[in-house]
Amino acid sequence: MTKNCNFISKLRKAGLRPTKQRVKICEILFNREKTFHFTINDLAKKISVDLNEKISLATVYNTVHHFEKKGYLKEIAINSDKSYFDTNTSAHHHFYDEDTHELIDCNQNDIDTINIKNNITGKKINSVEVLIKVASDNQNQN
Amino acid sequence: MTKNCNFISKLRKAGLRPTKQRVKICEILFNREKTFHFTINDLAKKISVDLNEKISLATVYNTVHHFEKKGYLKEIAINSDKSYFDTNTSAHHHFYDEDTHELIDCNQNDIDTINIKNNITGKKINSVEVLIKVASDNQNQN
DNA sequence: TTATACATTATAATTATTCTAAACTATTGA
DNA sequence: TCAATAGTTTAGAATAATTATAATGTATAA
Repeated sequence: MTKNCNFISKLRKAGLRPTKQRVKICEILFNREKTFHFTINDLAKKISVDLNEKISLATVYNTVHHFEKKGYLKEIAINSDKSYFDTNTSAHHHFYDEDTHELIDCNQNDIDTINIKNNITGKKINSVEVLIKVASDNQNQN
Repeated sequence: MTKNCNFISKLRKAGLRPTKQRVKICEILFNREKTFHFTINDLAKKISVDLNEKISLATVYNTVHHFEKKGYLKEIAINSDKSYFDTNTSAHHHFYDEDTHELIDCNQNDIDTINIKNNITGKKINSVEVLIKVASDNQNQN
């Protein structure tokens, strides 16, 4: 269990004041072994369940966006319904389960490294992301 | 220039009544050589510029979604701000220019075929899409 | 410890999208 | 051909996710 002081220095390093709310959100997001995939709503719900105190939705949005800017979270594009975020900020790919609306990290060995042979001239590549949409083998004839 | 009667039969084949509005939208979407990447707003704007008559925004939404369901359009996930659609419905990948917010199709030879070595058990793969985010080589230190 | 810059909050505003219900139109079959 | 009907369009209302606002609160630096 990571101690709060670690989150405090993590926040300080990013130039973010270690407020009570930010530390709490850090605990929820980063105090875990496995990657956490979430929408803002998931996180807000988790906060109100796990914590006793309430954190304003605006703060949750602000904090998540701050963390994303600082590279502590990655946004994953799936569809335009909502924003998904990922605590795993390393370059990796995703499965998206269309039945359960769940995001799952690809393992290194699930997929070969993507090799871009031609890029747009004058541009540099910022990210390469693969999204593999899966669904149950039956029930998928809508 | 494809004649309207082709769009009428295209719509009929999909079980969609060839209404004036749908045929007009077909003309805008499919009467072109190059792939068209658009948001609903882009399309609505293009309709009001290219056509004299106005088509209700609700109809544009309905029609685009109908076309997507019938496989005439593909939705491309980029971010959660808005929905992007593509008239190129074949399996292919995209560059996304973060400066201009423009989507560009990958050519077959820009990228190797993606090989998924392990899938989630009990699920079938519905799609595999690569999104390559690019930006101008300078001006990209925000 | 006090001024200040930054954060949090509730709530309002905004934006993209979907819903609604009334008016309209393509199609079917008498 | 013509009504019945099933599907379509429409403007505007409703919804949902997100962002802005402005007042209050708090961490930090001097």
